[in-house]
Amino acid sequence: MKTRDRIIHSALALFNEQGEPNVTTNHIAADLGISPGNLYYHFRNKEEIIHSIFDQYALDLTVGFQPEAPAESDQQRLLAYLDATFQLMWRYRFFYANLPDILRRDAVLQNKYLTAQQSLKTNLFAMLGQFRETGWLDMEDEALASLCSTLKLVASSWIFYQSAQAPQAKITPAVIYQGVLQILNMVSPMTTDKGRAVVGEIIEHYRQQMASASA
Amino acid sequence: MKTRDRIIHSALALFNEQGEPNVTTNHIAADLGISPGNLYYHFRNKEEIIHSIFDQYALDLTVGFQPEAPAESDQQRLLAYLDATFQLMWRYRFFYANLPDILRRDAVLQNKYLTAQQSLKTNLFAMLGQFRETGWLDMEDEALASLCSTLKLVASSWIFYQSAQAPQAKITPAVIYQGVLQILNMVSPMTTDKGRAVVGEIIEHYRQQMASASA
Amino acid sequence: MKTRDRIIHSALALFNEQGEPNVTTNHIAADLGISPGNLYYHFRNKEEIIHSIFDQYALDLTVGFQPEAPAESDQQRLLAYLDATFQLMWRYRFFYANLPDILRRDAVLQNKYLTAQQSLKTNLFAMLGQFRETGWLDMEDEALASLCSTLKLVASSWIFYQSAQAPQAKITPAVIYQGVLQILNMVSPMTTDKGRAVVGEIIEHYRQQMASASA
Amino acid sequence: MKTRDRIIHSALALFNEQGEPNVTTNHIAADLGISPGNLYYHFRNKEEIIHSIFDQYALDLTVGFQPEAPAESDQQRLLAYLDATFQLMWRYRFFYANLPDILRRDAVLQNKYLTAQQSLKTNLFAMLGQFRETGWLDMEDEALASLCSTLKLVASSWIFYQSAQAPQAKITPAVIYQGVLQILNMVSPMTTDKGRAVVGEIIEHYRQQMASASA
DNA sequence: CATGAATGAGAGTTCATTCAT
DNA sequence: AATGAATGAACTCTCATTCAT
Repeated sequence: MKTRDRIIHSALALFNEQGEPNVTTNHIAADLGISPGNLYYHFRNKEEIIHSIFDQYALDLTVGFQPEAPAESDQQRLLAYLDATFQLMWRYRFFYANLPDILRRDAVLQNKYLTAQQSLKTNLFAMLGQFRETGWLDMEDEALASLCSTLKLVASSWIFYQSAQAPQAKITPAVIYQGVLQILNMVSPMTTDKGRAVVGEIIEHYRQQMASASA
Repeated sequence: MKTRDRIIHSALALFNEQGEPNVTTNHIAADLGISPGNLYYHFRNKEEIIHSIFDQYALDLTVGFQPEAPAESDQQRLLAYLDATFQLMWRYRFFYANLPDILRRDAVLQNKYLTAQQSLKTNLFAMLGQFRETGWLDMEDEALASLCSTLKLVASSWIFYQSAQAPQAKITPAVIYQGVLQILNMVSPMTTDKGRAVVGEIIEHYRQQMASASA
Repeated sequence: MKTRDRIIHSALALFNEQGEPNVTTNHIAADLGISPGNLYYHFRNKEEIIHSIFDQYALDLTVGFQPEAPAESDQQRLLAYLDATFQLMWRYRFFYANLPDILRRDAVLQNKYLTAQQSLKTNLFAMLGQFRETGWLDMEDEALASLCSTLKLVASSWIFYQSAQAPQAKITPAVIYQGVLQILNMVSPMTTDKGRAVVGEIIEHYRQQMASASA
Repeated sequence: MKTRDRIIHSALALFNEQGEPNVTTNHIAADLGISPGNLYYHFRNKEEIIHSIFDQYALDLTVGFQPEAPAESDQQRLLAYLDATFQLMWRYRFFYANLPDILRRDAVLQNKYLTAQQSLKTNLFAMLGQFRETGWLDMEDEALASLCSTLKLVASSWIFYQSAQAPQAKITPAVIYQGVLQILNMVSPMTTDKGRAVVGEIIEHYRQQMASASA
């Protein structure tokens, strides 16, 4: 791995563990065993590291959410989607815990973020539309849009919300799974009978994941 | 107003405007035209100011949410509750935008926060139960509990979520009203016919509030 | 007791416990339950408190060391002298632990101190001279002067020296008695047979004092 | 000289001149013409500088007091020992003037200090034992131990004691030589005829040193 | 006599960033 | 590419002292 990538990697790990404001550029350099000067050879400043992390996040987002990705079944596709969503959040969790302050000081990042949010919204909407066509959901357009925005809100805020509930802001995989379940519980009341069966299975699947993660 | 209160007041305003990490004790003192020494005469340190702000918040929370508060009608009571919730958030919005980092470094505050969350959950649950009895909601116990926790999550995260969407993390009253509407949209699908009419009226009410706030 | 005296009293106690540089004027006021303004009504500044303490010390010095004080015997007189010396040190022990810095910043106090030292030397010399006449010591003038200055050095430095050896600079009465014994051990080799018996008895006396103080 | 060493050097000089509590880290940095940040690049905090100075002192102590150091004669060895002792004190005199307060706040340093004191005691005792064997001293074991502890006390306290006597706590080399003479005067009465001659010569030597230092 | 709020200089320390090598 | 010493502005906090009441 190139030094530049190692810096991104280490910074991400430290940000996730300790929160971005508590990690100095010297910490990152020390963690890698390189000099601060070297770090600044690869990045103009701390903000640029955050930008790079965000770019990676945005890339993961587009790569992981190809709606035309082939799948064995619609159920499989939903599972893959949920997994992707929350794994992304897990990997970049520091970001969600400090969003307002990070974006406030960086208008460019703010725009990047909004673009990412837009694409997230688009493919979430597409996914839900597909489920309606499959006959799992029975909702009118407006209600679907409303559900969509609520889901996005909950997903985007889950880490933040849970950080505040957990002592020392320690987020574990189990917390992530709990977020998926929360989402599914919100969708469940809108489902048709056929859909309810599918969602029920998926809920059961994540309950087990969560149990094994907690153990 | 006493200096101690002026400090709390000024700190809250600055925190809300610029984010807590970006406001130094010297900024607060300068804002009030007092010496840094004087600020430290009234507060041992910056953390104690945050504590005092939080205590005020917790007080507002208990004062503003008396379930036995007399009201003309259940509808009036719901309106009052929603107003109180989101006005509280508006007043202490900095807090929601920086929760994870603020709580991480202060275990005592973390506990205070969790206590406040608990009481919030309790009275939210009581409120929803009342509506079910009135015949506005038609839900089973489990579904009600799930709705309750979702609503709490959305309410608690609204400011955080919107801070990230808004340039410079500028939160306006219109954003707050939008949050109320979001909540109502989530409750609406669960209502009875009778309930739907009531919620519809309230939604209309907040649409107008929002329109006049934006103008 | 008048406020002024209470201040002196409290300041002395705190200085002894925590070291003069670690005791602020606010600590003293708080200890007495008076306002800092009141403290400054009675004393122009912190230095003046130290001066007053020193004046009290100087007074105790002259009062407690009257060579013409009547005594049952020479032995009694020696005992009284040793007791007085080390009790004085115990009472004003903070002073000995911080002398260089206290005197450096205050030329007036420096002069007062030198005067006190001079009188201490004078009456110590008188005491030793008396013992020589009594036939307890057998020394020539020069040796007597040398012994005298050594004794003064040891007595003056005892607290300082022991502070450095003891964890947290905690000085106890036992440490004081140990100092008396140190002094007596230095005098002992110079004594005549008659003198040795007397000194031996006194040593035994202080050994018991020390044992009971330690218990 | 490396910056780190220059900092130690400058700090030591300033501490000696003005007393450790009166010298700030900014003073040291300014004295060297470096930034405060640079100082903190080399030392985590002020205490660490003091530790480093002490470590150097402890090193000088072990290096300068090799008992097996070859010497032309016992007399030469004694001279070398006395010189080393008091030169060490001169070089680190700030330390002796502020011991109680410096050690009180730093338990680690306290332990280091006690260790150093122990080794000092050991080699002083060895030196005196040697002189007894050479036939310069005629003392029993207990008396020798007592003399030893008195000498250590006097040596350790000399700077402190003299700081209080001298205006502005200004210690000069002449004061140091006077300390050596004080020590010798204390040993002198215990010597045999042979020893007395030797000590007499050494006393004469230091009287001349002192005279030339004063001039 | 007494209060207690207020002052302000300055303490120790941090950290993103630079730059000569 | 990389080092690591160096910068300097800014931060939190302290404390002897003042002053209106």
